[in-house]
Amino acid sequence: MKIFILCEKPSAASKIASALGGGSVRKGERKGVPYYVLEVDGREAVVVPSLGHLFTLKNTKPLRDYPVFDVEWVPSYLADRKAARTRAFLEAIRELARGSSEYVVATDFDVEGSVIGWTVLRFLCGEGAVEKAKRMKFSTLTAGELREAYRNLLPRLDFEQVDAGIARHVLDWYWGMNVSRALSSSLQKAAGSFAKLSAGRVQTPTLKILTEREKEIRGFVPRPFWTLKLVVEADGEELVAEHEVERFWEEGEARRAKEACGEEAVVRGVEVRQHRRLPPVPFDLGTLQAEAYRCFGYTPLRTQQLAQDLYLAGLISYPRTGSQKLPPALGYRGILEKLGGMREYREAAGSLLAKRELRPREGEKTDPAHPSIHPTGEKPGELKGPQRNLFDLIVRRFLAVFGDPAVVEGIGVELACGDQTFRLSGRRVVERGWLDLYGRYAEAEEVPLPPLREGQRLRVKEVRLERGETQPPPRYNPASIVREMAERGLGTKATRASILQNLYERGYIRGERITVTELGMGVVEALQEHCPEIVSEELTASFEREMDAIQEGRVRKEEVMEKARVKLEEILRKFKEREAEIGERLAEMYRKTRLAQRTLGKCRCGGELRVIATRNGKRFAGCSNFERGCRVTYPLPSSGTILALGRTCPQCGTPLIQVRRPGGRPYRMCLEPGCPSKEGWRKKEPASRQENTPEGGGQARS
DNA sequence: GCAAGGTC
Repeated sequence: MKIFILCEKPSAASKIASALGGGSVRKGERKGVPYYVLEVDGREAVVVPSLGHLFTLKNTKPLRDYPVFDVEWVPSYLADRKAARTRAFLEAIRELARGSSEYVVATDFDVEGSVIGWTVLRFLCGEGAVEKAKRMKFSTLTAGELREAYRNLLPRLDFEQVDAGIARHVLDWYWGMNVSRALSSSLQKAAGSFAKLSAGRVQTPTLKILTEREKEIRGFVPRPFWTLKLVVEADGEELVAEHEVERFWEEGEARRAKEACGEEAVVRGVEVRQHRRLPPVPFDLGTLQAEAYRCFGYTPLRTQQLAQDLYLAGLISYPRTGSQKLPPALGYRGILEKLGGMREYREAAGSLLAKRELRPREGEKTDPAHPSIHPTGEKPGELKGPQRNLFDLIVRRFLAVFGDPAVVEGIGVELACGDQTFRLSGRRVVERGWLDLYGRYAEAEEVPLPPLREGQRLRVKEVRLERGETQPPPRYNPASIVREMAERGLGTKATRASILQNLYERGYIRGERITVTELGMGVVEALQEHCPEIVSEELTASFEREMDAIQEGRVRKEEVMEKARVKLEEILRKFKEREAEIGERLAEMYRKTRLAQRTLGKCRCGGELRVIATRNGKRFAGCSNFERGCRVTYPLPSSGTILALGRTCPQCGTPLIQVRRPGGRPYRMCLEPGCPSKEGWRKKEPASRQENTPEGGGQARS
């Protein structure tokens, strides 16, 4: 009678099998699902992976009207076409579990892992499996800990975590599905047009953050200020010093300060200060996403996908980690020696291997399941450009964390000119340390300054009075909003990038420097008034409190679910009463957004060029002044989504657009078919490939 | 179809 051991995912199954089975492990495969047969303490066991969640919540009856609270677990592949892969896992598990006498749940020991284990046992392993099952508790997938965890199996499932997890799923479904339906149906009734509108515990507060920034920018009134710069000459070199008052808010004050300056400046003091810059911390997914955006402009979602490719190719460790730790058990030397076998890393790896001790800088964050992202040392074969870039960044980062601190010298010089004080500052790197290991990704911020000594007299060439204006706060970009979400505890490392993507696809936001559309503003406005709970970050926090209470046995999950239901019934009843009014407002915003999406840029007559759909399903760009006689048109590609870039072609002056076809890489082009920029297009790929625009960013569909 | 959460 065999023991059935369920794991969270294939990579975990492989590690758990070899830790428990030693030399007895035989690998099998069923419909592409790997599994392992082995002997543990003289008994036969089969180790089988899940693929994350195999089940999802679905309404039991057709959803004709909201609110809906009757949900059940169904296989994911039945509810979502994109989850088709999970079918093979589900079937493999069902077959391999048959005839087992004991069950062990060895998924991650967290809330979601516990739900994965429970659903699989409950729906695939037959009567009694849930009650019989034991739980393996481990926090790292190392052989020693896994064996120890197996020797000390918990005698039952961790039902407290299971219940907390089920409640989380149900609550998210209740809130998200019902409010989304309320929004969509109000729009549909008012405008007759159907659009997928959505709201959720994570996406709506995220959208709210973006709308707040949008309002700040739209309402920003620039305030003028004046700056004073002193241009002096030292050893034939021109130096620009800044007045100690960074900004004068009154022009007159700045002018008086300027007039008080003499023709000579005197060095009043020189201060040299050295400080150490520690190496960077290892990459967790969020840090990698931020850095890849800084270095290459890749969006968080893109980085996540590229990292996943590198992981599947065996080149890097598991990327969806929250850890900034590098445990010694990884074998630093082994990895460095392998990296040293690659030409581009030979020198850097060699310099580290020459050190007596290898101690990585580490960050605060930990992850129960995985260490930080690091190269395995495997040599890549042919990598495409973006994969190559990301791989190089990950290797360079790994090397850099073992480096010595860099020493940077800051030089501050105070100049007196008349009775006014100016400052010069310089910076130079004294010891490069880890900066060299990090290579082209290190920001070497040198500001050279010639040697100056106290009392030295400098000729003043010019006192420059400049007018400036205060700037609105910057727009978020995909990397910075994902970082903001993480800081506020919204979403998880695995979901943030795709939730942001969702906001683009709904037409709520657009662009790489994120702007919120009228539709996005309208949705937040409507919800703020009629369902403020879902706009607030507090909803996530309250879910967490409820889950804690369930885990500690202070409350039953049924009570939590019932409370949410009562609350939502009241909210949705009121929403429905004012449905017509809400729908009117949303419809207006929706129309504006659609029109903006179709608008590609200016026509040479001064009108607007727009995507026009023809009756036979084709499309072209035409001018809004058609009625007034403008007959300008341009052809458009017949498939794919089209996005205005808000710029014109430097060669022909027509608007630039981005075209994205399913499965293809997005590319840019101008509207003029005869433009010289398109020379050779028939033979080659388009000249400038788009690499870094948020996928799906606010697009017009024909 | 609408969420958020796992996974490849």
